[in-house]
Amino acid sequence: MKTQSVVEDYVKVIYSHTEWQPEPITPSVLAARLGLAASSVTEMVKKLAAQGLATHVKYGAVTLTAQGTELALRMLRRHRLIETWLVEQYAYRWDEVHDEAEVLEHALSDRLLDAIDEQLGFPSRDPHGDPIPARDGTITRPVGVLLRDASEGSTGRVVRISDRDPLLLRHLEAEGITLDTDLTVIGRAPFGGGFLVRLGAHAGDATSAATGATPADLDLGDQALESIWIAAA
Amino acid sequence: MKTQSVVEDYVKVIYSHTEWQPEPITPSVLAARLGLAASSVTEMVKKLAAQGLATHVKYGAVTLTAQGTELALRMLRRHRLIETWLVEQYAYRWDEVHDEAEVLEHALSDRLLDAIDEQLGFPSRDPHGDPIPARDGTITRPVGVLLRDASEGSTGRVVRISDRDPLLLRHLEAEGITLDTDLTVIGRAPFGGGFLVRLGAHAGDATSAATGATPADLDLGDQALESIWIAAA
DNA sequence: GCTAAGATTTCGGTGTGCCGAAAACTGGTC
DNA sequence: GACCAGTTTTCGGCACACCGAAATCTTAGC
Ligand SMILES: [Mn+2]
Ligand SMILES: [Mn+2]
Ligand SMILES: [Mn+2]
Ligand SMILES: [Mn+2]
Repeated sequence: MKTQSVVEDYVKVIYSHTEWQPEPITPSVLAARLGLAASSVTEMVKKLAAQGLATHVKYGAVTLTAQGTELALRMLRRHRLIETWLVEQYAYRWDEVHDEAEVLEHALSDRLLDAIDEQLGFPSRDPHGDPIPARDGTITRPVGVLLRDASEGSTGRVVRISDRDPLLLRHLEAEGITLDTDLTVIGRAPFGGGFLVRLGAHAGDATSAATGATPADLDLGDQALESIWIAAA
Repeated sequence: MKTQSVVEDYVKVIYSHTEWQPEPITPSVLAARLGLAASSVTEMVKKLAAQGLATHVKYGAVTLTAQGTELALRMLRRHRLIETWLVEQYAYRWDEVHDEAEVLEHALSDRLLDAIDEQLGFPSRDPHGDPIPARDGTITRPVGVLLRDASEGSTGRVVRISDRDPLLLRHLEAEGITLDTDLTVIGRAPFGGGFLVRLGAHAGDATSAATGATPADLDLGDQALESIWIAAA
């Protein structure tokens, strides 16, 4: 029986939930991510379990089986390759690729996908820094910490930005933050002030927000802090 | 209400039936082309009519309204642009593109389609010689006659080959017949013999099958005669 | 332990597109 | 004008994926 695109989406969301954080997904979160009613999700999860793609603790979390993980990685590979391809070949901006990829990932044949992979030179990450699983299902997560958790004064390079919100992506690009941007964490301004970062690597001359902040420093909002991952430059 | 891909397929088949031949399609033929039961088609045609895409003479033919024709041309543009793109960009052979296009035509966004159109230099025909409707719905049918109806001794250039049967396409390519191939109609060999053509333009030295056939002449089967269109070279 | 808020599941129901069988219709033949 | 073969339509039913409302379960707070 052919895997329908609905199943592909469920499995992809279930997998993605644990990609940057360890807690398995619950039915209500799954429903929210898919834009469906909780009752619909319960039913579908039952079918996933019946197909051997997921296991489900009743009244609890949903996890993927090895088979489900395999399918999820295939879909992630498709999604991310397509996003990369749209940017490289068709001048899409990084905030414009997600929706198109969301549709195309279910439609391209393996053959076409392989041809695209080759055309792109077998890329290892997508426009948002997410790793592209290899054809054999291998995936290498970039090391990095969430900007929110970065220590004050540290310097790092942006290795991943969540592509969930296109508006945030456009904003960050306008501010000069994209993949591989070096930045220095100034820290949180006192008395409930914003979280400041400085573009470029300034290891050594970085100072705390209390003393060394300059007007040129960027004040990032909470959403950005939860969306940007950095690694030692 | 978004047009579903099922509707798009119905409308495309209805239109295509009158593209090279004037009789409107009947429910049974429509069912055969779509691989569905006649009863399913009756129901769906009713819905097409309700949506203003088709008109249906009860117990009779199905025809498209202006609106239905517009949708059909949009879909044909998609299908044929995609076929062309697969051949030009991804080294598909002309007998391999149809199935992939059949899926992708429902999935690509208008934006991506336009980008592809531009990348290809706004092609006017697909790998099988079918005209690609312009964005405004304009379509220019190539002039040409079915090879079956070509007069003996005439010379012509292949302007269109039906892409319905991949095996025929491969066969013809192996025999040296593709788009723009010049050929001379020798004619039907006597006593129920095959239909002979000679590669290249040999206006003047063409002779009837009875007298001038040579071993090198190609003997085309009935299916080919019904699938190849030629025009004066 | 009890309770209640919140999450999850169950249940009845919907829309879409499909099917086979049976009924209704058509067009040609005599 | 009656008949018949083939076509088309009607009809009851199914699979899929979804929904809201009601019932059930979990768990955190007391
Ligand atoms: Mn994405
Ligand atoms: Mn991405
Ligand atoms: Mn085709
Ligand atoms: Mn074609």
